[in-house]
Amino acid sequence: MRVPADERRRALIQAAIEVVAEHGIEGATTRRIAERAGSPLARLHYCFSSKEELIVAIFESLANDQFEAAVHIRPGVGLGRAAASMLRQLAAWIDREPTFARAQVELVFWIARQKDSMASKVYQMAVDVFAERLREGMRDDDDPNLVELFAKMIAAYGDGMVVQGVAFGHKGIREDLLDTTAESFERLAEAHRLVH
Amino acid sequence: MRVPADERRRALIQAAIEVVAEHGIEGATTRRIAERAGSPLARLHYCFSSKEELIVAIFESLANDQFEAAVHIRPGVGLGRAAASMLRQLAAWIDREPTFARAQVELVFWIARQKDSMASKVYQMAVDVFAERLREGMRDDDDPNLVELFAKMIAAYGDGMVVQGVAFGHKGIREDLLDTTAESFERLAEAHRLVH
Amino acid sequence: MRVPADERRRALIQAAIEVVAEHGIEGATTRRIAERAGSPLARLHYCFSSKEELIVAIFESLANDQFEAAVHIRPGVGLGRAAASMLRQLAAWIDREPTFARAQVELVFWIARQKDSMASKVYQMAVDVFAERLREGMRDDDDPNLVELFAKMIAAYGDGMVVQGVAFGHKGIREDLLDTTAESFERLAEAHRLVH
Amino acid sequence: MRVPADERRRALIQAAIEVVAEHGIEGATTRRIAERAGSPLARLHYCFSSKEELIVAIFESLANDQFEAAVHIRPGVGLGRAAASMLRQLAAWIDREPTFARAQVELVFWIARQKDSMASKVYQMAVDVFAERLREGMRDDDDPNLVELFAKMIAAYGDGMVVQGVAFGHKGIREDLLDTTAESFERLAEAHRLVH
DNA sequence: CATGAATGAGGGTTCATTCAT
DNA sequence: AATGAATGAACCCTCATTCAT
Repeated sequence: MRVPADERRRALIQAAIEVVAEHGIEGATTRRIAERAGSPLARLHYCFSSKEELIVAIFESLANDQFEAAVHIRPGVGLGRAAASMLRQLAAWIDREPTFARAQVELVFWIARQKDSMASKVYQMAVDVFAERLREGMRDDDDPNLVELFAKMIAAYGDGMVVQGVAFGHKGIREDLLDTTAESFERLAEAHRLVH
Repeated sequence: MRVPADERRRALIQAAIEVVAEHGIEGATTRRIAERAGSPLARLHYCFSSKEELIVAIFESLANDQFEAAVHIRPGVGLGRAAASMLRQLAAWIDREPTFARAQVELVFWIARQKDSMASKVYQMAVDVFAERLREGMRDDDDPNLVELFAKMIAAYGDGMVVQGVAFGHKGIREDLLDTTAESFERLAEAHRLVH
Repeated sequence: MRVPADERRRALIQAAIEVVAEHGIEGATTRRIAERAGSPLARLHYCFSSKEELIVAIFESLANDQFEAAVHIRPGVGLGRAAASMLRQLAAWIDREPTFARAQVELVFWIARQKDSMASKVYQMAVDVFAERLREGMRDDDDPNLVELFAKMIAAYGDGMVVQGVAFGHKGIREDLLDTTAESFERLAEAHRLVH
Repeated sequence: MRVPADERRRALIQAAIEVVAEHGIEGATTRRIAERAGSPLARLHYCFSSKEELIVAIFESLANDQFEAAVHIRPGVGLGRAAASMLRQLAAWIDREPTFARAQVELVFWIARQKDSMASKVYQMAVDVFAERLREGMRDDDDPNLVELFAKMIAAYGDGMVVQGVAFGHKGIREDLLDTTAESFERLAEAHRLVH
């Protein structure tokens, strides 16, 4: 009978993610989370010793399940174009799942306050996913030193887009911004192209 | 006797920023803010009609006082170099005043949830400050259409840096990231240079 | 310069009456009263040592100015018809000035709690006005013992109408109720008619 | 364990009634009510979702428990005598439970300000109880159209008696008033008697 | 094991009142 | 004498959490 217990944890975690996304951390009350999960309030404290523990559990869940599926890169397309494409795909994902994207950014702030070390571990996970994908898109004459850099720039720009999206409602001039940055990625990769 | 009133507003705003940075939005209660400012709770509602108004005032303070003082552009230096320089100065400010910077980003989330329209107004304030400074740095053959774009990119990158800074504790590899982006700004402006 | 001070008291009293009528006693805050009177808040406590004193002053004002003008009786019309007519006029006044009528009833409760004796004095004033008018309408063969009774019945029915009006919004079946009661007044006077 | 919950609701309702009667609506704070009921403040909001709901519950309690128990009509006694008797019983109840009676009238004012529609629903509850009892007392030749009318008159007169009782301290001349009105009820029913 | 019932602590806000000028 | 500035106390309500079963 371990499985039901695990399922209940999972359901609560998923509910917590959704509630944080919709109402922010301050609006993520235990009642709302329990209600969303269709579980009695007391169960939340039966499965997790505190609200804090539940929110930390969100990150473990994110690491295992969520991030990998969103980005695909055509192998050998070149680092600049890979980065440009990835940025667009990230932007598309943010548009597709804005609540989820927002929740993630908010949780970075929250978790840094609770458990400083956890924040960097979690953030790095996302960067690693980006970097791995970028490597798949590299050509022979691309500079490998750019990969980590690009990954972090993409991550940072993603966060920036989320914040601006929150402010401006995800509509409007974002497209220009995207083109421009993508363009600069390609330019940059080109400039750093290795001579053989 | 107007001045003391203003000073008290300022003190409350400063306290609010600090409390948000330390405890997050969820922990930024009116009581804590008042206590930090060394003022009775009722004064907060005497100076600001609501907590929301206080939060909005934070943005005004940031835009009017902080950003304006933090960023200086040499006139006529050229749009690309102006943008590059501005990005660095913004990064320096984020390092110098991580408290302010973090608070600002968190508050964007909060304010968007309270009053959607307010968020864009408030975010635009910062963008406007950046744009104005950029215009001062323009040369004759710079493309004016790039100004708003650059301003928003700088803002977005700033937010991204803040989030990454929260995650990684403001130490480390950020310098490379900065160089790269600054470089891309210059490149971009060059490419869009007008023909006379 | 005594007059301005008196005028200010009067203005505050009038404002208080209006505010109580609109918002009830619980909604009659000092701020609202001062605002309605167009006076600074502090003046209220300069003219009246407390909110309680102001509300007590309302009754003195009512005694002097308000009640007498509302009811007129044709002399010699007979006690039953006079009472019937008076009831209708009272009802009309309640319709015309519902907020004022409500305020008066609410204040009876309030003042009874503050100063028990004052309540009966004030209520009796209204009864006396009714009784006096009724006497003007008497015929020779009317029973004088009925006068005080009718006056109190009218007062009580007036209060009852106010309460029911509050509940049902002053519309509807009240007319029937009125006819019926008026009819019963006439019947009663007839039955008690003196034999000469 | 349902019963204790119900008892606690009842205790809070009873406490609320007493506090309203003692301190008026303005003085009927949740704290005072909870304290009077000997319960922690939070329990009030656990049993009733809001203060408004508690106040509404007072009316239900009055209509269902108090009035029903207070008024008994001998079947077939005739509408006029039934109404007359009911008025006397209501008066007796007001004397017996002045606390309840005063609270009820004050609350009509309060509830009308919170939610206009609720006031009529709540007032009608009491009228319905009266009407039902009156119907039990009807004879074949009584006019059924009088029932609702009588019920409302009784309610209105009851309210009037309460207000006068508040003013005069429940002593004195009320008895005459009662006789007179009761008499008029009987007269009226007689006059409307149906012909078969 | 699981949960309905219960609550102390604290949330944002408004009040009548007083102070300093 | 007159009032803008200021505030302690209290408002209704909701929170995360812990009991009792």
